[in-house]
Amino acid sequence: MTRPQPQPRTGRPLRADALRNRLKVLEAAEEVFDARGTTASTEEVARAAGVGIGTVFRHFPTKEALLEAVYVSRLCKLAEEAEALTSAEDPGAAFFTYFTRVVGYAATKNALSAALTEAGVDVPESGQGLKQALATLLSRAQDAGAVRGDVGLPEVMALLVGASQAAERAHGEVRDRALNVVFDGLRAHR
Amino acid sequence: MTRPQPQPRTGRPLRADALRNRLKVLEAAEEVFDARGTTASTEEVARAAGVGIGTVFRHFPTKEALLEAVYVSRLCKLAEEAEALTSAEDPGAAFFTYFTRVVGYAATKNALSAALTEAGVDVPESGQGLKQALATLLSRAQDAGAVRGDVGLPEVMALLVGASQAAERAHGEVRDRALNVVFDGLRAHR
DNA sequence: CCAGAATCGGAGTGATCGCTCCGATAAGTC
DNA sequence: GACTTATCGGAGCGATCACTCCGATTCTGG
Repeated sequence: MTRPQPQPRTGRPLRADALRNRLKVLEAAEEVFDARGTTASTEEVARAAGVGIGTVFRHFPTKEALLEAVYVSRLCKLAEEAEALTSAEDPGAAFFTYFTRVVGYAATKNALSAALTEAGVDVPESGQGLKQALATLLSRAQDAGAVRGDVGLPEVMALLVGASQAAERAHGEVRDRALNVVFDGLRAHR
Repeated sequence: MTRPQPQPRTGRPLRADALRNRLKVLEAAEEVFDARGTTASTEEVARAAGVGIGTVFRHFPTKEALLEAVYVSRLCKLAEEAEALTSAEDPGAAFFTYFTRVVGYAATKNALSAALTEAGVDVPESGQGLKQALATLLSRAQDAGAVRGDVGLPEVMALLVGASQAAERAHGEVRDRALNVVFDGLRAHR
């Protein structure tokens, strides 16, 4: 669905260099916010992108807008990945694979869990895409008997957010074992 | 153990007004950081405490020191609560009650989950107190067969941190159902 | 190739933050 | 009550941040 829009919704198409710089800024913003956290300065993003500060602020009139653009991009990628798994032959494995993958991303990318937590509240457009794809993944896994039927999408989102945030601090085996506890809780039993 | 030290470790005892102000600052800091997050300014804390900024900085030479003091105070209270439950007649219920209670606190108090995440890494003195009490709670619940034996303290800490952070966004029924999923995963089965 | 317009770059602005410094003030001692 | 001394209060400092403004630069249609 809603691709990570390369150009804004304006009427006129962007000039060639403008579009090039816009993409450079977005890419640099992802890297910087992942590495240094969302408190990194806009100037740092501009330096990483190899452009002036003015350029950053013309494309994204506010730091919040820049952050939201990064979030939207991330959520779109996650939504695509979820959609790609909806046609897997084993729905249960698809669900747990996706969960594990998202948590793995969050462990190294700082801005991802922030994006996820916002997805439940804000960013309606592309947050919905993720939600819908995840809902499909969940209900297929439930129909296959791999996930208990009495959990809903909101709970799964909450668990995903919590696991992603915890993964920023818990590494290696600890993270895997904690995730397995959650998975055992999600599996159908009794 | 290690009580939330009302005075610092200096040789001289504090003057009466100094100790009074120190407590006012600590109390105000807890409230402000819970309500506005840890990015709230030191001046806001001073205003809430009804003292000047200089007073805040004499007692806590750095904002980080002030935050750490709040964390230590919180962790001590949590450790006490855990210790109080170690002698309960039903070790399983004690463990899950404690888990639920901590997550409930975190849902309303912003600084708590931050304190928890730091407890695993930093703040060695009072973080150990919590860890030890939680370890007792866990092993007693495991001996009673209420919690599976193949989870360790680090995993439980990670789950506690993740659930607490998620609880800041997930409210009411969603939080309860997500927590129950984790609990089912923690219970012994098979 | 050229003119006009869109875009760029970064010095500068105002606000805020953590923190310092020192005259005013209040506590403790006799 | 007076003297000493620890403590208080808040104006001020330097650094940083998000954001603006405008001359220089680059693109694009003709």
